[in-house]
Amino acid sequence: MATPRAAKTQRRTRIQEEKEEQILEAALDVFSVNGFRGSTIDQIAEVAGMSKPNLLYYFRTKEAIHRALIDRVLFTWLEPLRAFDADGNPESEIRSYIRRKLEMARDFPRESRLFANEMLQGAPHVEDELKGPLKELVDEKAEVIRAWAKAGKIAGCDPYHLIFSIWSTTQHYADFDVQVRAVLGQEHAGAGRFEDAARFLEQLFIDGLKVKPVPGAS
Amino acid sequence: MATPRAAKTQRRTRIQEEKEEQILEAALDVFSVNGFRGSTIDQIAEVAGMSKPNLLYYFRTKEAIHRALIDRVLFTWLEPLRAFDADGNPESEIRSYIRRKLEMARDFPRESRLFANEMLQGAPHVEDELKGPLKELVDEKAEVIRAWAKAGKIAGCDPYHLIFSIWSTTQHYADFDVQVRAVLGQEHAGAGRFEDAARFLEQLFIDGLKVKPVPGAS
DNA sequence: CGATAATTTGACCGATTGGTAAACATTACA
DNA sequence: TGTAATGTTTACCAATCGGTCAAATTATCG
Repeated sequence: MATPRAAKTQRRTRIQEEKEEQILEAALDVFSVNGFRGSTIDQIAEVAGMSKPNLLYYFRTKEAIHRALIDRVLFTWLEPLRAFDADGNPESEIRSYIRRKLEMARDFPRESRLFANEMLQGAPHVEDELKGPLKELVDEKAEVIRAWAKAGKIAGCDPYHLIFSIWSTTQHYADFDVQVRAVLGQEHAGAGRFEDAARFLEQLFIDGLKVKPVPGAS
Repeated sequence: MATPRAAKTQRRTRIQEEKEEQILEAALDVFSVNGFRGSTIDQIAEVAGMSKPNLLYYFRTKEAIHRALIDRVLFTWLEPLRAFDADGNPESEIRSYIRRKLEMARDFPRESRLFANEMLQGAPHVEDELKGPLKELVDEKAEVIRAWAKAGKIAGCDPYHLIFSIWSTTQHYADFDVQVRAVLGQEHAGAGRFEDAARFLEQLFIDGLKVKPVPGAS
């Protein structure tokens, strides 16, 4: 995909690495805001600081840039969920999962928006990844959560919807950043809003998943 | 904006109402998936079943269609939050707010995606509405929630982040529908997923906001 | 009916789109 | 250093973009 057309040697040049990096960085800027259809090669080329034909020397088509970008970002994006540990303490695992996801929303908002755009459009470029690797990973972690519930370590709940709700609440601070800023106003829209969000979400999920005292129990 | 150019009479024709309705319906289809930049007048015209010049007879520009659509949808979209009642019982108010928002995600997913697209792009067309009417409404309801907390009716928490988390968790089922379906798989991706989501979210928010027994209290 | 206003259409415009061809410039390496 | 491979640019292409125009068609109403 990312191989220059004229390449006759298999090794990647220093220039190739640098330029491809520049392009993907610029593409992330553009795609994450405008989505695939709304983005143009010219935009990306301008942000990357090179001419359009030069960019097209490294990635043959607009789709190729997008695919390379998605591939690169997808792995990193799922890291926090992969780190979710079955042997750990449920409360601290959930707590740190929320924290990690929130940190990613803060530090990698473009990546979050890239996926959000893709989802809104019906995931035309990543449907296979969703039904394959993603589903498998979620299935695995859902089983962990279900086991915790069965063991009485957390309240019984649907593990899939629990995961969805952690995804949505944390990613919201990246994807809907403008709205959050607008509603919070000048005063609370600073960097501190992520700390406030973390505090609230941890409280919500930890207390919301505490095992409830059964009335009939001694 | 939505006035035909040739109009010399002020009254709206039956045909005008019908066609403008068709156009906005089609525009909702197209804009909600592709965003503003990614959508074309030709697409909208085709979905609306009319020629492009004919469409442009009713709405002069692409922006005019988009603005009319946003205006129309915005009011309806905030209805559930407006219905949030200070005099009601906190638990049932929160419960029914979640339910209403979830119903909207189920029944009006395109409207949800329209806004999501707009937010991802930095709200270039609705920033004023966010900082004005929306912020005021949220401020008002946040005060209600704060009063409930102060009165000991619910646990103390940041009301703004509570509202954000209800928005994000419910809208997730509209905006990330493909992902939800892919992860849940064939078995659980049916209509029942909204019931499951409702059950989970009510449990999460109700239990998560219960006043915690203070250890030192008798 | 007739006439006037409202609606619809096909042909068209300049700008932008994704992408190409080939000449030119630079780099790496024997 | 020479030369083959790699990298860059200018000029260009057909298709599509948002939008206009004038002519043709249809609806409205006295």
